[in-house]
Order: sequence, then structure tokens, then C-alpha cells
Amino acid sequence: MPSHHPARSRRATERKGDLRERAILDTCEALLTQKGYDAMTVGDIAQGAGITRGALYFYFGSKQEVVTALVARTVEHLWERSRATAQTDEPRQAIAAAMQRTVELWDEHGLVMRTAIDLSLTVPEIGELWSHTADLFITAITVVLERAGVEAGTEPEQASAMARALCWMIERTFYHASQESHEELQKASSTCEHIWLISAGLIT
Amino acid sequence: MPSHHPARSRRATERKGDLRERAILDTCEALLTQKGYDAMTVGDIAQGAGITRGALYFYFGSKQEVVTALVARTVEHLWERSRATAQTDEPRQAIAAAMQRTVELWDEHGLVMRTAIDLSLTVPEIGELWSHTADLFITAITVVLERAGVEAGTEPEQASAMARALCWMIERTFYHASQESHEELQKASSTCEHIWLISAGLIT
DNA sequence: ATTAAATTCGACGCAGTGTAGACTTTCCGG
DNA sequence: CCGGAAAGTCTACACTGCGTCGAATTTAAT
Repeated sequence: MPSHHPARSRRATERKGDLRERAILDTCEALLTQKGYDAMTVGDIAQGAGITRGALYFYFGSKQEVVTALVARTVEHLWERSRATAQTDEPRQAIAAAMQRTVELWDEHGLVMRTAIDLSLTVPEIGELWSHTADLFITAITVVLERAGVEAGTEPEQASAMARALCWMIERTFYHASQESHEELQKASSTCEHIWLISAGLIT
Repeated sequence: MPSHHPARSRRATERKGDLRERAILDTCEALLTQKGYDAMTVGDIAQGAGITRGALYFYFGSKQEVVTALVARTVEHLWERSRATAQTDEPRQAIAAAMQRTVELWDEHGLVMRTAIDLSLTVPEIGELWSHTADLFITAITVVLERAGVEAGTEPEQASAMARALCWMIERTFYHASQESHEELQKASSTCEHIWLISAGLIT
């Protein structure tokens, strides 16, 4: 590993490189849609961004690093959006709002989110990023469950463990639905919301 | 594609090739544990099975084909086991039995099942196999839900859609837990069983 | 205008895949 | 028990894609 990788912390002023870097990530995202991770070559990305392979390696150390950066960019977005969502104390409203937001997130970033999930195993960096994101959701779900009267704690039938299972249910259900259509996503959302409400004891 | 691939339908009598074929799949499974799919090379598999790369390509057309065959073998096992499990009409018992069986399956075949899930996207053959397997589970869950009194139908809040979501919850929860330990798997099972029971309206 | 940093390029080496064709072993009917 | 076909095996090769190197060129600041 040479002294390359000045990919981080460039000037505050907008240099040509910042533009290129964004072009690379955008191209990567587009190619991911068209061909998928495996079929997408570093040459493809470089070409799409209007530079050569050699130049791309000035910005990123590897194909994995490119995708990791793309995931990081997207995940950043998720966190922002999540923070921005109005919080409410009323569990039913909180659940509805959370599901609504989740639909929007998957609508906009479904592809990158699916990619992140797929690569979590093989690219530790991405696994880290995604599991951290999941933790945020799990924590949020836990709070809602407890507020709705589910016993707090980490035992299998208490709020924390249930929140984890519900999170995975939502992740996987949306993962599949987002491959289909927006309509499927909406239906999936209804179903998940329903199970969440039941699990919280808010409907019988 | 040449006239290779006599991998299927060999003699009824046990030929040397059948033995080799099994050795290849066994080695593949072992290597999958040690290094994971990407790091595992065709050379590694061949070496482990005591043959050269060239010889391996006599049995399987590609690395993906090897793994697909391994998944197929494992999935076959799952189906057998599922058929063999005693059926009961009492929902509570049915759920408990199903979860118990699921724990056993993930204990024994967790690695291959995780691999199948990971490769579902990139290897259509495997995706097919796994989605068929999931359908079996979804159908089974649907039956239990309906028997427990959940309204039948495919709308978002009816049995079929709920069964799908519950199936994904179980898949993903076990996927993660099986990477940890048998204990985690047991806890995960309790949690999933609990949510399933609540969703079926069998406990409040 | 000069100098250092930023950026780009083309060429190279390496690893891994899949293919080709020759060679050996095993199977079986006469 | 022998001869040819089928089954199995090997070495060598072509191709693709990744990551690296060093030289050339552009850009920015002094």
C-alpha cells in the first residue's frame, strides 16, 4: 500500500477532484443499477466518469472502496433524514411515521441499500456501516415498544429482542418489495406496520 | 459451451466420479466456512478434493455451478426434513414444532443457507432454489395463521402477506444469530416464536 | 515564472477463470 | 482376456479484470 489515498480531507474549496469524486460515485450508482456489483468493472466506472482506470485509483484504492464510499454517502443521507423526522410520543403515530419514512427511504435509495446488505458480509467496512444503521432503527423501535407497554429488557420476549426481530423483518421485507415496485413497497409497509402494532399490543 | 457436463444422470452403480463429485461438494462446504465465497478459488476446491482444476471442470462448468449444486444438495435436505416433521392441527404446537425444526436446520446447515441467501441475487439458479424454499415456509406459516383465526387472503393485513413478512423475519433473524452461536439461535427462536404467536392472536 | 502539489495516463505484473487437446484409466461386450 | 468406447485426468494456454508504478501534464500558490 503506497502513499496514495488522499481521497479523504481535500481542500475546503471545491477542487476539480471533488467533482470527479462525485462523478465516480454517481457513475458507480448508475452502473450498480444496470449491471450489478460483480459485472461492474473498475474500467466501466472510470469510463463512465470520463477518466481512465489509472486516474480512478488516485481517488479510491479499490473497487470495494468506491462502493463503500457510495454506501457511506447514502447512509449519511438516511441518518440525516431520520434525525429530521418529527418525533412523537404517541406510539401509533410514531409507528405510522416511521413506516412512512422507511417507504420513502427505500423508494429513493433502495438500490444502494440492497447493495449494502449484499456486501455486508464480504466488505467489513460496509457491514460496519449497515449494522450501525440497523442499530439506530432497533433502538428507535425499542423505545416505541416500551412506550406502548412492552416489558423492557433484553430477554427473548422483551422489547429489545423483539425490536431486533421486527427490524430484520422490515429490512428483509422491504429488500424484496423494493425490487418489485412502489406498490409492493406500500403493501409491504402496511403488513409490517400491522405486525408491529400487534407486537406492541396496540391492536388485537 | 462444449459437450462437457455429464455431471447429471450417471450410472446407477457407484462410479468413481460420484465419489469425486461428493468430495468436491464437501470440500466446497468446508472452504466456504474457512474463507468465504469470494476468497475460495476453484484451485482450492480442486486441491481439497484431490484433483486438479482441469479435472474439476469435468464435473462442474464453473465455480458458481459447484456452489449451486451444494445449495441444491442442502435444500433437498431441508425439504426432506420438513416433510418428515409430524404435522399437527393445534396452532400452538405447530408453531413450537416449526421453530424447533428451524433451529435444527440452521444449526446443521447455517453456513450453506447463509451462502444461498447471499448469492441469491448474483446466481439466478440459487435465487430460484431459495425462493422456492421460502415459498414452502410461507405456505406453511399461512396455514397456521389461518387455522388460528387470522383472516385468509392476500391483502396486506391478511394471512398470506403476514406469513411472508414473518418468514422474512425468521430468515433474517436466524441468518444473523447463526453467525454467532447456538445460544443466540435459541434466543432468536424464542423471540420469533413469540412474535408469531402474537401475530396469530394466540397470546396477547 | 517557478516550484510543488494535484491529477492523469499508459503500461505492467499478477491472480483467477474457463477452454483445448492429449493422455490414462475403467468399463464391458465379444 | 482383449480391444474400443466412455469416463476421468492432466498440462498448457488465452482472456479478463484488478491493482501498481513511474513518467508526464495540469493547476495553484508564491
